[in-house]
Amino acid sequence: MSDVVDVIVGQWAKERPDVTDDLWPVQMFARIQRLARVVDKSAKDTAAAHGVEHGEFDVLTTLQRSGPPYTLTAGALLKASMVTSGAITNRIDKMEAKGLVERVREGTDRRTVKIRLTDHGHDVTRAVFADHLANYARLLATVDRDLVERTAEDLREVLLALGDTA
Amino acid sequence: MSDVVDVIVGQWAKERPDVTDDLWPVQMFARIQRLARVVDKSAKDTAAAHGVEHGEFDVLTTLQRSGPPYTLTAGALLKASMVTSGAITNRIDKMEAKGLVERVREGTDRRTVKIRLTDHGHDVTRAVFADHLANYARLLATVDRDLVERTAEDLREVLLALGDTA
DNA sequence: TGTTTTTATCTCAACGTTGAGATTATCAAC
DNA sequence: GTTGATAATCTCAACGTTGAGATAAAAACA
Repeated sequence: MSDVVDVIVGQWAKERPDVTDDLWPVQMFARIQRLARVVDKSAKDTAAAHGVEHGEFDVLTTLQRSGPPYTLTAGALLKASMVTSGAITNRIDKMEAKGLVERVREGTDRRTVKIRLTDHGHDVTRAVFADHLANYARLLATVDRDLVERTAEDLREVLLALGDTA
Repeated sequence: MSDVVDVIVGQWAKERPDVTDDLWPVQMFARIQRLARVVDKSAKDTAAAHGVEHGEFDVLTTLQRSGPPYTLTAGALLKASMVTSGAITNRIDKMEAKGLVERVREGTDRRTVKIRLTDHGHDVTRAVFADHLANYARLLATVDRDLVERTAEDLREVLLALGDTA
């Protein structure tokens, strides 16, 4: 059976037969892009239902899963989120105004700013994350679990081959 | 070997052992999200080198692969790009100013606006697409091709199971 | 024919991100 | 110690997208 990407590749093969041999990366990347769109939009809606932006949810979960004392520097959050410094500053500003996190300036290096999850931030994170996982499960309700796990393992190999290690 | 997502899942398992059983979708979705970020950023740079925005490149390729007469309605482009109507209007405005496409109002239905690739648009599309494919190949230079094709097929099954058909 | 509903596109303010530059602090070398 | 380089964060204008509403045409129905 054919999906949307098969159709796209078929169109290219017809219109640009000269590039047919170079389309194999498209088969993977286009599907990744498509799935990312669908999942991101869904995740955005889940977070929005709790009054939290997509990027803010990213910061919340990064802080919570980091464990006690639920504190990370702005720089660490920036790398984890794969966004620019301006985006992190903006996110922290708004999250601080909402009482989700607080900026802590302490320690020897006074350039660094530590971001700490507040008690309220913890509560919100737990609530949103629960909905988030339920949403993921709902999205995959019609998908064979073995397929999902197999795909996840293939994707890990791809990421490793690309040098995406911790 | 562990990738970044393995680390993330490990953190969750430690900090929130109660949700461990619900993390299997994260293994796939988080990797899709991560790969999408990397690939999108790279594709953006490729397009930018030709003075074209990421979204504009999307419109250009959609028009070219549609074949003669290289004309699609705004609505068709909107669906293909998975963005809102405002985004398409904005893209077409700028692309028309650059001479890449032209709006054609003809036919029986005067609500519809047809977007046609100009000769200049064709030239630019060919150039950017060539670089785009070369960039894809470069990205995957260190990745086993069988793995890529296997992953692409798994992803197709996932998309089909999610109902993503043409 | 006249009215209502639906469809296609455009408008525009609000929003988050980018990316270059500014600021301030630390580290390294002399 | 002073200088220069590096590092961490913040500032801010520009940019593309969103999403609700407006506009206008076509289709459906009375």
